[in-house]
Amino acid sequence: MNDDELARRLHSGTLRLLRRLRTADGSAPVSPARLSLLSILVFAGPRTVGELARLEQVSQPTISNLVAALEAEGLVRRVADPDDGRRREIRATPAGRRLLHAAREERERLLLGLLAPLGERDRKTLARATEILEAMIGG
Amino acid sequence: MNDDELARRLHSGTLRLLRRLRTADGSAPVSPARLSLLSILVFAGPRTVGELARLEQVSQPTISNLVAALEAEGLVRRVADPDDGRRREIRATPAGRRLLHAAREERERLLLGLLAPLGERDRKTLARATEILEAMIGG
DNA sequence: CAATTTGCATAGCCAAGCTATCCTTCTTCC
DNA sequence: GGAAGAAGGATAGCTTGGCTATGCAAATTG
Repeated sequence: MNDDELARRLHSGTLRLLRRLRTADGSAPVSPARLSLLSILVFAGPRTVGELARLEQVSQPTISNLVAALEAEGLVRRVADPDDGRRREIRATPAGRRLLHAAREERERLLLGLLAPLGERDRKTLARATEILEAMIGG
Repeated sequence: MNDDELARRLHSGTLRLLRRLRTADGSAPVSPARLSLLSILVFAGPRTVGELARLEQVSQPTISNLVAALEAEGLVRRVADPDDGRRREIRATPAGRRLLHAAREERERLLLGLLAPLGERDRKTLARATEILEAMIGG
């Protein structure tokens, strides 16, 4: 497989994996982008909108919108910074934590289903490839 | 890396790779979904809307919309099937082929840039992982 | 020939990106 | 200390790419 073909197939493969995952959160009605944000807030702790934008490598308004949606659903809340009136810390609520964990279980079941037919070798290859990918894109 | 962690990192890694690629077609103003369709039509030949939906694993109306957009831009055309009045073959136009190749060069440059720092081993790992991914999702 | 199936289009919705712009609050510097 | 600039965040308005539900015409089948 040359680089050109690798590029094409990597692109289409990742596209389809994400499409598959997107439609897979049956019981947890929260989309991947929101889940990803929530996951940062739960596992890495509170962050501001700007920090989230940098972490997710998207624009600041995109995060603002996601946060607004999550807040409307009671999954996060904005907390004013007493020392800097411009900053607002975004925190996951207990409901947000519960939902995240439920969604992770859901997704885990799905991914376990996909990973199950693979052998140990293939799983290791995927794990290594994931690390390479992260390094490539600065993760 | 256990399966759960693999799932999470694979998910976030692919998300970010796609976001990166999405914003990278500076000179070729055509989005990834459209590019992907065009690429099928150019490399695999004419296909109907239904066939494209199955190949891309999305709903039929999604393809109808994409095709309509591509047609409006003169990149594909619909050709009625003389033997079956329901079917319409979607074909890339010369302009579509030109644009696809230009975009591929653009993207190739980007991906070569990302792949360049990798050694032969890493590239092989990515290639193998791509094949595993394709098998996982039925590609 | 009527009923069903098939292929596609349309309507209408939503999520998640983006840029441009505005408001508020800090910081800086004279 | 006040004006100017910088920084954080929100809002407006747009685009893309998904979806379901539905309609319609052509083909197939009983």
